[in-house]
Amino acid sequence: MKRLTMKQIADQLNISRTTVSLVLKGKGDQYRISKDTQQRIISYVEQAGYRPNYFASALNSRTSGIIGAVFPDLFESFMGSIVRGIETVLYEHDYSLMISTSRFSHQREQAIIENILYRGADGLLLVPSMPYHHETPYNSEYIGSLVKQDVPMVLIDRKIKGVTVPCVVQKDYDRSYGAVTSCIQNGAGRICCVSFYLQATSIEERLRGYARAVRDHHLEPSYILLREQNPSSRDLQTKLADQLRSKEPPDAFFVTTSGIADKLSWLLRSEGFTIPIARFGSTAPWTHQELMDIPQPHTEMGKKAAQLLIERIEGRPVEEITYC
Amino acid sequence: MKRLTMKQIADQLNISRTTVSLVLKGKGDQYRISKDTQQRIISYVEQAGYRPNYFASALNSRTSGIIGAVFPDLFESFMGSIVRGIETVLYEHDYSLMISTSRFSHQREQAIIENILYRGADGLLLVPSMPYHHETPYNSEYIGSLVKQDVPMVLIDRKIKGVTVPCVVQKDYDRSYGAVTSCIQNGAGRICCVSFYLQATSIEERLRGYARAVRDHHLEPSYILLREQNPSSRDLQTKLADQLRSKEPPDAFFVTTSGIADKLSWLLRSEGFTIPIARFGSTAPWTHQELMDIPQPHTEMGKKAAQLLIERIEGRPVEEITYC
DNA sequence: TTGAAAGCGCTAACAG
DNA sequence: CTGTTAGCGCTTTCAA
Repeated sequence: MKRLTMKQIADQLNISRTTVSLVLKGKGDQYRISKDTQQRIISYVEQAGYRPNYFASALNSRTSGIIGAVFPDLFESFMGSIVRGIETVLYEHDYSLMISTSRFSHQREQAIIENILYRGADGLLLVPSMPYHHETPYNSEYIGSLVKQDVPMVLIDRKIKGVTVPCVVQKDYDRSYGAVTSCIQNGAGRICCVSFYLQATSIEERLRGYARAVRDHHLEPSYILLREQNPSSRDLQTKLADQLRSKEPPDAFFVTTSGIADKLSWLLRSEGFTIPIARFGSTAPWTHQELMDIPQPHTEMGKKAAQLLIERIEGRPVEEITYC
Repeated sequence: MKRLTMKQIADQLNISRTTVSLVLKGKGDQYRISKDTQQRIISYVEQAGYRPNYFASALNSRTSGIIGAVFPDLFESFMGSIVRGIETVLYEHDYSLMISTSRFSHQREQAIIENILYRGADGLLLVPSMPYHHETPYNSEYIGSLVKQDVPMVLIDRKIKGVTVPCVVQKDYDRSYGAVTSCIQNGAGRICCVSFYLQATSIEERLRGYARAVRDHHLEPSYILLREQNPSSRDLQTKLADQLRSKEPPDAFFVTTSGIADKLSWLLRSEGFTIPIARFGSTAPWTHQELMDIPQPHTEMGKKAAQLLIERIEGRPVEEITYC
């Protein structure tokens, strides 16, 4: 895959490299280069499929036009929605996106960020990979060092405690509070909260919203907290059975993530229960009517994060927390 | 985000840049540089968080260590599975991945590939964005020109007619034939095939497998062919109603993509029908038992494609078609 | 062991 | 209009 260089073009056309460079940079008219020469260059370049050497330009300009993005994984389709938003904005601003996944590993997350920065990314978008509550907490030291190095960065969906970084999150607390309250107003008196017990601020805020709404209405909170990534595990099943068998079984569920809600809905149905579920996520066409959805503006979040990052790269000040 | 250069390190440590370069390249021992000096360099670099300038290296070596990948979209989770496979292999070989989405636009696909190549990618992985049958066919000219320019490239999931490019696909024909045959052996006599009518070879092969299996058993084929991306559209619903109301309603369905199958399953259930469905895709935990799944080795495909691409980049010959 | 020097492909003055 | 020159940060001989 040998590539054509500017020198070769110049030699081929018997003109100077400067001329070629000028024309290709669109400064031909400015330097009063003959229309004819310009045209010769343009057409030669097109016909030969010349691509300027990006590394040489980047070496000169010290910017890459690349934004790195790190996700825990891309299997969950909401990550895809975030990517859509990010790409939409970056594309408009002539940035390219370099995506990697940390596969839920904190160590890999670091390695990947290092790689992205080594690759000269102008900025970084990060959905941090958070541990469960029974695991060691997220270590903010590395991210802190990046902040100190002045690496432009925006977090998505989750804050990292202990460091000051711009962050785009959902209105988790408010939406949870609202959803639970509306369950109560619809007559629910025993709302069970089902959630991954993950150290992500988004989850924590949802739990907080639930707890507060329940408390404000003088009800007892009850929880099913899961420690596993895979929602097909037995964990939910056994804990659910306990709840349903208890003296005061729930008459509504509040679920913090849509995957669990799908599984829960299926379990309830196959046990013959019809109990409404309020959950974060949106209904796939085939799910059941007892689901009440709390919409999640993932694409918006992606867009917003990309916008903020660009602002930050271009030196404008950026607020620390943006709610979507 | 000013970055430390090798020169600065050398000056700081009062030694030559060559020495620093040599040590950092791991050639310290080879050039018999004192352990002491080596250690000084290493620790300085670590403490200062030095990252070598990637563009300068790439400019020298004329390779980037970057592989580009283009997907129609990342919202479908099977794309995420492919990414997993790709990343697993690339990570082992110290390549980085640059992902973009074409958003189902042929034009954008080209623009994105150009950008990736401009960015110096060493190779390209592509899931081409295919049009529907009522649209203009995929234009293979651009891809053909890349092949002529000797750009290392591997296609995933779909072949492009008219160009010779290595391609990793599923055993679509065989699996379809097998699934339909097994429906017939289970007593089905009227199997309706439901599919996007997309100009993708994967889909076409599945349709071919269906047609052949039905024909081989002297049954009549029947189809519901959809022209839309979004499976929540009315199209399926009305066409399904026609089928169910016909004098010989289907007693089994064969569906080429899992999204449609989910929707179909839901429609059938809400109309009170219990008709088995064979489909490409895998069962989410909450779906119904009447689904018979044809497993799709997406992660395997991603791995295989990445392996082939690396072979190709390193100059080894690669077969045109690989089945997973 | 280390320094000097050339060069990767392109850009940006500057002097014709 | 066009050629010359001096880098961008790093790698790689070739000498010392």
